[in-house]
Amino acid sequence: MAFIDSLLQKCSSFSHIKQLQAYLLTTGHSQIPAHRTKLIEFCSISPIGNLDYARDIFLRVKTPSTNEWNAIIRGLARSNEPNKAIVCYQAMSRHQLRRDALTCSFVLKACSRVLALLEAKQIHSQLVRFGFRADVLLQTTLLDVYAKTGDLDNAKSLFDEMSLKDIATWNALIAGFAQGSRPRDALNLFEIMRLEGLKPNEITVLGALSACSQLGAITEGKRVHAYVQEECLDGNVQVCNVLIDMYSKCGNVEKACDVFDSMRCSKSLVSWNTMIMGLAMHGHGIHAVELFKKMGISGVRPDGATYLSVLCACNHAGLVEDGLRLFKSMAGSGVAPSIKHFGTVVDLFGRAGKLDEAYEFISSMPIIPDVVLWQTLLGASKTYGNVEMAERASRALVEMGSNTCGDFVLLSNVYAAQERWDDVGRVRDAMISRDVRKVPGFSFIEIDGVTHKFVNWDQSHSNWKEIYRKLDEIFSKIRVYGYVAETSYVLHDIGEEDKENALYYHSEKLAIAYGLICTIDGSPIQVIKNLRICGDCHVVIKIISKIYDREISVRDRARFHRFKDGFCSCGDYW
DNA sequence: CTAGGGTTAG
Repeated sequence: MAFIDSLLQKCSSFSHIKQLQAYLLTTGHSQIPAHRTKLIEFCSISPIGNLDYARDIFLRVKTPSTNEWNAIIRGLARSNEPNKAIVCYQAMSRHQLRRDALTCSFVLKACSRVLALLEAKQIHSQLVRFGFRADVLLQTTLLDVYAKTGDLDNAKSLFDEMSLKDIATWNALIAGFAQGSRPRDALNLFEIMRLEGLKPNEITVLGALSACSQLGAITEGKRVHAYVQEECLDGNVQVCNVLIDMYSKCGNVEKACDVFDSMRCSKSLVSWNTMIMGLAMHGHGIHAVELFKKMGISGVRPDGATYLSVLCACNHAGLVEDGLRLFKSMAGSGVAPSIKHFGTVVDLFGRAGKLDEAYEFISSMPIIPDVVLWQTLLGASKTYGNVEMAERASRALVEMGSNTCGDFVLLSNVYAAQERWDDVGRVRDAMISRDVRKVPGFSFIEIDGVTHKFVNWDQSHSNWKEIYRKLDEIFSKIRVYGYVAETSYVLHDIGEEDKENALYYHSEKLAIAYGLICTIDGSPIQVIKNLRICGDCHVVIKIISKIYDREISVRDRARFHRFKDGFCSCGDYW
């Protein structure tokens, strides 16, 4: 090993580096370019180094070498101002200095961190000119930039063009698909990878399992889990954590607990947080609070996400006292509450019908309330039919310039429930004049490995007529059980019969009807919805679970609802 | 003079 390397290795603090520099200066060694480069690199990259100091040395060099530029760009790329790496790279280009594969690699890393797609494309064209196309590592970096900046099509075509790929290349694209809302593509690629005889590693399965979580694809999730066990990848904490998340989000929180309890590696903070969040999603509040206590006993310090998870669990289970107690305990454990934590408290009060307390709490907060907070209060006002509070929350939302469809719908529903049609009309006019954004609601169900997606009033499915007939059958049966459509959930001022029709064909009902048609009597049905479940659907699904004797689980935006024998696991409290 | 760079959960 070179002389300078052995000395740098012995440095364990920044002052050691300075001592070394002084030594080099007094002995004349600092004039050796290789030494200078090493020193800059070490200062720029090492955790005990100092990027500003590296830059000071660098700026004093008259004609820095490519390696020295690289060291600075690399340091900047991983600093909290990665855009400076791009600026530095541009300066280097102006100096007409030779850039090598590493220069490109580091600056591309910076591009991915600041989502600079345009700059990445420029560098892409440059590295084609430089002749770095055969470099697998560099191509993979480039692929990753495209994926992270959301240009998945470019990432995919780069992947297809690469004659040489290694496991990291596959991983980059699988992870890219998984994180870029294309989980189905991620899973397909994972399958192709196995068909081609490649061996997915722990990083690959992280992407694949995350894709399963998003899709609620339990069958495929179990298959990947089996692979993880075959290859002994479950000694990795991250893999275990993503397995816990996958089972939770696929509706099997018991299996998530099994994975959590039987981990042979030591649990990380994320393990605890994921498990608590999983319990929260399933409404297992007491269990979540117990786990939170256990976590403290085991010596893992909670962070902001831990509190968010356990507060969320209290919310979903209606544990108002526990939630408030936990929120108050945050200060003592040194975790500063963020706006999201304040939000859960508003939710806690709101769900319990304590609207005045919720309002008081918002008014006394040390930070400015955000849109989500007022939406929470508005939602609670809707649930409890409190017109005055709903108006207060809506006013705040309008002042903040909210143009989210849901806000208007909620207020409109509050009026509709009181049959105040003039006010409903006023809200509708406001919606039209403000060009509000509508987030389309959709639900999906997986049948024999094929995902079927439905929107409200969907007639695009090849079997739509059969599905609608099934729904008509359902409605005629459930009427016998005293079902009356909860028409207050409908926005428009229309006749009662039309109102019922508007509810009949909600996406979650269509998906469940399709599930009833396509699956064997008595087998469970699982549906995933992108928004919160509608109140009328909630009532209807409860009755379906009883008269068709099916266990139905619906994962909505926030949590699971498990319907069985006419009851829902959320206890109608959500 | 050499090597160094890529994929990673809540």
